[in-house]
Amino acid sequence: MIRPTIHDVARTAGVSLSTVDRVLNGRPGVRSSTLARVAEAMRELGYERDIAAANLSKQRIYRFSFIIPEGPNTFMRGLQSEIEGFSAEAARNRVEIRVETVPPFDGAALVSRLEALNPAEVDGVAVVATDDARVADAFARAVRRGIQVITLVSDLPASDRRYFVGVDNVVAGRTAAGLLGRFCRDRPGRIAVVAGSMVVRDHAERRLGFEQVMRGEFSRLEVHPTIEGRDDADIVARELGSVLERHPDVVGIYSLGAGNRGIIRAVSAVTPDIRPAIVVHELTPHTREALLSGLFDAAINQNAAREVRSAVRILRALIDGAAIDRSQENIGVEIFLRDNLP
Amino acid sequence: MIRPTIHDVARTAGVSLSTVDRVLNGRPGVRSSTLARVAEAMRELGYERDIAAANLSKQRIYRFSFIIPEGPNTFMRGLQSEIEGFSAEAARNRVEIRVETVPPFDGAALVSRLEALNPAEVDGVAVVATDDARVADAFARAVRRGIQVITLVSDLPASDRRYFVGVDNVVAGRTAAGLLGRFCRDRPGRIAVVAGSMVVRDHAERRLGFEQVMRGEFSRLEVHPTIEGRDDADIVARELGSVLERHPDVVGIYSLGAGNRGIIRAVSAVTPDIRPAIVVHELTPHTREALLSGLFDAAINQNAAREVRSAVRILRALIDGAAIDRSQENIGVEIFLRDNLP
DNA sequence: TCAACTTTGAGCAACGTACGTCAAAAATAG
DNA sequence: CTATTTTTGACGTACGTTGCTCAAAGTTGA
Repeated sequence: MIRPTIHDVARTAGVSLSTVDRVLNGRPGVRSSTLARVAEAMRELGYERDIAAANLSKQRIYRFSFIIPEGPNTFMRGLQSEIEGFSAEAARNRVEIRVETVPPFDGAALVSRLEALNPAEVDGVAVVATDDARVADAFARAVRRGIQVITLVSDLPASDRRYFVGVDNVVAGRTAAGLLGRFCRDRPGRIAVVAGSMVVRDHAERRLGFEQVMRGEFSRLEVHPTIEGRDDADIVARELGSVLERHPDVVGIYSLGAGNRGIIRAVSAVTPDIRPAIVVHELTPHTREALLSGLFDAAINQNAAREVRSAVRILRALIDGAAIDRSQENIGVEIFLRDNLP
Repeated sequence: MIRPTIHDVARTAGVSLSTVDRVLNGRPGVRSSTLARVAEAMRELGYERDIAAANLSKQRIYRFSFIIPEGPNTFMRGLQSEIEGFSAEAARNRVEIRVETVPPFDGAALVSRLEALNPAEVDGVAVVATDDARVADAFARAVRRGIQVITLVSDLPASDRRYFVGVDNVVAGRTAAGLLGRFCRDRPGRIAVVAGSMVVRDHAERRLGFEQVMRGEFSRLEVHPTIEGRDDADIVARELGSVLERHPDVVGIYSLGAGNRGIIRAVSAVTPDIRPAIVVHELTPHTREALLSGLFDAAINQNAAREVRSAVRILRALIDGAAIDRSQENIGVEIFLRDNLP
């Protein structure tokens, strides 16, 4: 039951500690027959490196950097504060975390920030990716310099990033449709969709998933052409307001981007009894309040705190060459009603 | 930025390592003025014990036991396999996990199992509690013997248990009502509630929450008297079938216990078009399949894997006297549609 | 002031690993 | 069979902490 150590491995392999160490750390000067004997002993004993002891000995510090968009986006600011909050806890475990912000939707800015990463100062980086081929190139160069790169929240699948921590936005869109479709099952009518901008990959994916399910399962509901609110409350309020006015048969609203304050304003004008069902994204102070007041029906959320912890665990695992428990790291699409708010 | 060690503390306090160690581990033989100096130095430097190093040195192994009900309950068996799966990972971190099963709903059996816990063999225990004053007494005695006790899944608030890991079942019931109420908003009618047995605390709490919200928010829906299915698929199928036959106005079903296979059988008989909306508890292979086939609309779930990890983290923190990050440990009420199944 | 006592310091081994150096042993080439 | 190279072992130091011993200070009471 007690864990075997390198001493045990050395004894059963009939070699010295040094040799085991050479094998373990891939240092040269071991005959292949000896190597096989040591490997066999490890397998036999089920030896596993004690990472705590190894780190203590190596005085290893994991230095990670999070690169996220700057600007007023509530979700990103929440993410940032989660990262900053976690860094204190992380410091206790030899993990040093930096947060850097870059202009949003600006591939070039992200690229130059990535280029500036010095492998002597940073072991790994978690990036909220901008969908841009130059960014993928910069990932490749960072990886070549020996920096582990993972994407966070927003993925860039066609790149050398080693992992993606975040939700599947197609799934998120499908989930929103599953909810809204059921909320409006006996009230055929029109569904308004409010997005930020379709050039943002996340939003496009959410709409895709939403329309898949709406068309497939709830074809009695008609999806109105997407309103592009540019994540700006004023624009959202104006555009949505005008749609609501022109189409009294709007029975549901799906807000898949930011600018939820605009939704609140536009919908507050509607008589409560005939108010459409509303599903939005991200749990923020505003959406939380709207859920509590009954204005919104549900919020689709991704748990930023969990994403941050997961990103750090994964970066560590990548550096240690350890296995990743995908089921643990899976960030689910969360649904919140007023009743199960955390 | 780099963490201070006892060496640093000793130097700034102007004492030796031994003295710092004596202070740190509460050993006698330190003048109170010296103690104050050392404490001051620690505060000044922000010293925090390196738990990994301390454990390495102490050769400390955390020995935890999980006591859960035996029997066919799908959730409990899933919980057990999560615990067993996690114990391999835990072993790598000096945590040894045992699972013990006891007859369900049997306070006396649980008590005798608790009495058998030897503080020389077990540091902490996580118990799926049975609501029984004798169990609370047994908790108190275990605590007095120096064993940390927390409750898991099912709480016993009026006891000395140090923490509860699990969901708030009143919240779970409210959430189910929030969903079902919205699913049936435009289809006034009757809601059938299927429970296991009302003597189980969890079920009673869920029904309480469900009725709170139904009455408060969805008063146009009539909640039919609870069907007690004793978590038995046959009984559930028969009882629910008879209710559906006698009351064609059943527009929604809330299943708050086990026996979901009985629900499936009873509802499969109903014409798909007029099938009621169905919300159930716990994501199991059966409920998952029913969600995918469209028979069930939503499942309320508690994440067993997360509960197990949380329980272990909390037991460790209690033993180390470390702080508990309640926001991290909060196990939320999860909602799954077919669209966001993990 | 001296004995008795308390407090403090210095040192060591240990935990499991990492990573050096140096010398001895073994294998290989010529 | 030597000379050379490769492989191996022995050992030391380090990481931050624990927990022990022993001796040297310091403090107190009579």
